Amino acid sequence: MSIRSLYFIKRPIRYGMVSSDQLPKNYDFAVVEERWRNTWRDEDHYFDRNSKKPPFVIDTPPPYPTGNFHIGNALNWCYIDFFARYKRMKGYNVMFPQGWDCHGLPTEVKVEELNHITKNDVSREEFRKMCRELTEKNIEQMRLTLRRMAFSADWSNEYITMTPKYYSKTQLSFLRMLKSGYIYQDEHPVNYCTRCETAIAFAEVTYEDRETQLNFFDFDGVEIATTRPELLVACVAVAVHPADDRYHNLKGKSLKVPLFGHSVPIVQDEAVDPKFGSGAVMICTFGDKQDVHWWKQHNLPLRKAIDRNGKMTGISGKYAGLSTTECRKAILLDMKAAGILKKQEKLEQRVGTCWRCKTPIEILSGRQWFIRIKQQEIRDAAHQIKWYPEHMLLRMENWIDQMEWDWCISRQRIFATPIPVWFCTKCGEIVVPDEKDLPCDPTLTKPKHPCPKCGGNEFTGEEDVLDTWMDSSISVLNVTGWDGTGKPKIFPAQIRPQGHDIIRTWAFYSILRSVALMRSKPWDQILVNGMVLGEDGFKMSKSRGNVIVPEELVGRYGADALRQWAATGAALGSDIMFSWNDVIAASRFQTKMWNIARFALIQFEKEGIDENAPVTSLADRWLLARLSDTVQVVSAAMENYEFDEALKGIREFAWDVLADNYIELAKGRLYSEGASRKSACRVLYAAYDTLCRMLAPFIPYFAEECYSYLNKGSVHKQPWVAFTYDDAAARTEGDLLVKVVAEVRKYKHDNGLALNAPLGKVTVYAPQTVDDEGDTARTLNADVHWRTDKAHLDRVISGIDFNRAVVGPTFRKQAGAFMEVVKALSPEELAHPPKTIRLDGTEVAIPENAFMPKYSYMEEGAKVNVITVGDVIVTIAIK
RNA sequence: GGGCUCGUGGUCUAGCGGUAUGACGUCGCCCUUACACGGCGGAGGUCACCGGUUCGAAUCCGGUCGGGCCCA
Repeated sequence: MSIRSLYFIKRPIRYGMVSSDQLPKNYDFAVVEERWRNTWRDEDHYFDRNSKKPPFVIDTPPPYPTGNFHIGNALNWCYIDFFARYKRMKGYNVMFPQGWDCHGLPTEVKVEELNHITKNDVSREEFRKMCRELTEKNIEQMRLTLRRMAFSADWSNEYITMTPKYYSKTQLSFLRMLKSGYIYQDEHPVNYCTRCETAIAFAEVTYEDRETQLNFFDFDGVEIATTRPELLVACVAVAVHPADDRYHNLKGKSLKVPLFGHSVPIVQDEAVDPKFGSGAVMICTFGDKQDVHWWKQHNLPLRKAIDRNGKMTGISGKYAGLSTTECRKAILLDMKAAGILKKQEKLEQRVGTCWRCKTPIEILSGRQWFIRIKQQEIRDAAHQIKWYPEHMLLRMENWIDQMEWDWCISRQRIFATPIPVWFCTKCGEIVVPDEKDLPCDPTLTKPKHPCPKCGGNEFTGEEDVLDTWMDSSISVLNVTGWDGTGKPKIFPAQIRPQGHDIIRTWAFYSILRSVALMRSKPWDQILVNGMVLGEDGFKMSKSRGNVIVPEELVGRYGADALRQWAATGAALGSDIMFSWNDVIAASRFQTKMWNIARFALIQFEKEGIDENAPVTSLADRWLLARLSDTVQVVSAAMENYEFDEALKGIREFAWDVLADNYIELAKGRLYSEGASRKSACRVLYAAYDTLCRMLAPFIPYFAEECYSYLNKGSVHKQPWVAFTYDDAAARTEGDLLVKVVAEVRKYKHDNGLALNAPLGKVTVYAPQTVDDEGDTARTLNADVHWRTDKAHLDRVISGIDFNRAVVGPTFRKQAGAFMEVVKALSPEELAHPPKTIRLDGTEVAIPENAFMPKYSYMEEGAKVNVITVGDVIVTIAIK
């Protein structure tokens, strides 16, 4: 711990003025952030259900409790916290709930790994308990990170999807949708991961490029090309294009499947590509989605060749029990032996894989639960929501438009919300519990009433569980307080913030469920953020070694620096490349701000602040005008969630306008005494107060630290700035003031003078009266006079610049003589040079651009230098 | 193959009809009582390429090439 930190540590936790000699020279984020973290109270962020303020309810994404809050989460949460804090300051009753989406496969896998078991080694109940315990531990760890980042979450509205309180709502929503016909059970092909042993939804399938082999073989006289010979046993037809002349003679016939011998019909279908392979394709149940399509279209039988463990079933005869890859090898060998394998080619193909484990998915038919997807009503609701940025709506539309299958919501797993139904053993009727008896695990309990259809008393509980998205897609219903008794007062929520990667899942499912259960859009607005890429521009991954962990960043530069990085990194919706540069820039801005604060506090302390002091000086009026502009720009940006614009505006004002220009101008007056000091002090105070409040949503620790010295309580309880100051003259005249100072500084620089070097008399001829109260004089260390009359300058030629590139080649040896003759010309002749000149007795032409006269200026008999700023002339006396 | 997005000084980025914003880096000068984690100034860009619309295009339109994302 450095010595400079001592002040921050010892400083009593209260708001109030301190004496300037106590202000530490350097800002120690570690100490400050920890102190405020320990001071702030959770209650300050609670949503008040009885409040009269307008509600602003955020449907926060519930992260998966892996134990690690990654940088992508951090970006997402920064955005949420920026507007949550902003809206609070704007007078809204903000709910920023924190949820945890617990159920799912990754936790099951982790539990198996940690305990060296498989899920079948212990009872379902025991396994669930282990999952819950691991999840609780992980949540605890992630809560710490959230707090460290100063996210102003409403912990009184925390929800955990694995708790009975939450998943009974999931079950209630299931029962309601079952009743209204949205949910049905059916035997239907679904995407199935044989490694995870569960059905998955299309949203959970990711596609990968792989190289595979296309095998051409003789299929009862017809050549067929297939990438999956192991599905031969599941072949139910051979399809050809109706216009394909090669196969006209086969119309209406059937073929015998090689190696297996069953007969399959020839069908004709427009979807067959005659150019691919041999133009004839075998339809199997099921090789891909197209097979399912054809199978339905042509009303073909079902032959299940692969079971839920990825093994060949009994119908495959001697291949039964082999895995699909073993079976493929065996069949290819047998084809060769039978002499029917013609050739093999390499083929690039995209295979659907399980998004969790990357295992190629199989399409297996089975009894599953589905939710009907009614495209039009989802599309309508999506259009009623305001999308930030707008083009993200297109992604949703594209996804909706290409949906073909209903949403498969049943999973053959354990750690998930149970499907609350029983089946009557006698008649097969689906029996559901009373809503008041939820939550319910049908594998542990029995229905309270006999079967309503047959009066039977024997039941089997459903062992399948629900897709995790069934939990999270009602997050908005949960946070708005839905309990099945009607539409909650605060539904729909105001906003859903999320990443663009889960538009097709979380956003899509949430809209679907909200429409199905509430007949309404779930939120007024959706704010979509981009993904965080590594510094090399690639997706962060352990194998690339480009992963940035929020904790590391916070440890080195502080939470506020990370938050600034999130704000300025990218425009809304764009992917953002991580960059240490931006973090360092953020950290430097804090250093600068801290020094501005120190300077200001030292001034405030001297005589106190008179908030009613008249503001007369031009520089002071200029500062207020620029401050007013900044407030307007920043406020507008905040309303549109353009955090990069907002923070940029604040930084520009603080660094450029306030520190580099205003303070430099006003310093002199602040060091002296009197009315004009009071004026400067007052505007400095206005800027300080306003900056603190505008920075509060972005860098809450820093803003609180600075604001606390003003003894006005917590900055986070202040209203958002409403400062306006209209003074057009101050803006233009002040800009002129700043420009003049800049030009004179440049003059000093160009003439090798130090910036604080004294200058003599400087006269500024401006079109309008400018009363700077001596600010420019002190800043420039010169005797500055502002005048509105015309400058009376005498121009004197003080020398000649020859263009040797012209003079040399033209006159050769006479060049020197030429220059001497020119120098001897009178000032009048130089100002208007003749066409010819007498050189060594001959009249010679003066070439174009041979020379330029150098001028010097005289003002009231004294030599001066002249610089111009637009139509303003500045003269500087030469000593 | 389709959709969406993007291609701007060394790097990243703003602008989205009037020859270009800022950050980091780089070079030079300056330790001026808030700040050298600073100040001031400079160098560095045919705004991917080709064509069109226009008095005028980085900006609009068409095409080409190349990234990224989503989907077949």
